Amino acid sequence: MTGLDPLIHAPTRLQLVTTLSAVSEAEFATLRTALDVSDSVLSKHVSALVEAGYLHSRKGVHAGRRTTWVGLTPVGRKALHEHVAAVRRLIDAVE
Amino acid sequence: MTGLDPLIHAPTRLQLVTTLSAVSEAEFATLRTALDVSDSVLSKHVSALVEAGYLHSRKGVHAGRRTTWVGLTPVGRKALHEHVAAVRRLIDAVE
DNA sequence: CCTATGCTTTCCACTATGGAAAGTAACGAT
DNA sequence: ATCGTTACTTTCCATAGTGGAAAGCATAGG
Repeated sequence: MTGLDPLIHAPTRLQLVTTLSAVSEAEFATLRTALDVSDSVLSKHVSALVEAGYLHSRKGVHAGRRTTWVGLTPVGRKALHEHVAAVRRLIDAVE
Repeated sequence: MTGLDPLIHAPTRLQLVTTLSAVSEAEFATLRTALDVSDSVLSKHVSALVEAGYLHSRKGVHAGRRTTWVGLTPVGRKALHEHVAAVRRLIDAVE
């Protein structure tokens, strides 16, 4: 009814997807540091959003280290935009 | 770290306080309808926010009916503004 | 192969959120 | 005065979400 997306609304999720919205991809470790969460927590959020079709993840090697890159899918971007629009509808009324 | 206020961030809470931000007070029954929640749920959210000092509630009679009016306190308004600022910091980065 | 690393999964605990239903209190009627 | 109704409030319960620790797994590099 509010148009808020429950997959995105929780604080850590919102931070995750808004962080990703600025870039095409980010490294798992970078995100973990940026969000200040444990490996397991980030992994679970990423999995959930990958399963929802909002994120894609890609594994590869970078500078001799195994790395996972994560990024928004077009579906994820659309969902984020819609969520942001819904949030604005609520908070723009403030003041 | 994000500055989001956990007392305000949940969807129903956000709807409640943003609704109240536009007015000085609103009736309990009006809010219940606007938020589309049960009596018990609204009552519990209001209690929690009153206890936090974010809302005040006042009981009286209006048109022959007992009515509870609810409104933001100055503390609640401040918290809302800070929360909204934090939300904007996150979502304004989108696009 | 073996080890170390970079996630992933399992386990657990705790909190939040919601509705139904029982409880309470006070207005208005009689 | 008391009684019924109404307007919340509280209790009870079920479910889901969120988080970390620790064990698990897979692979690049040695």
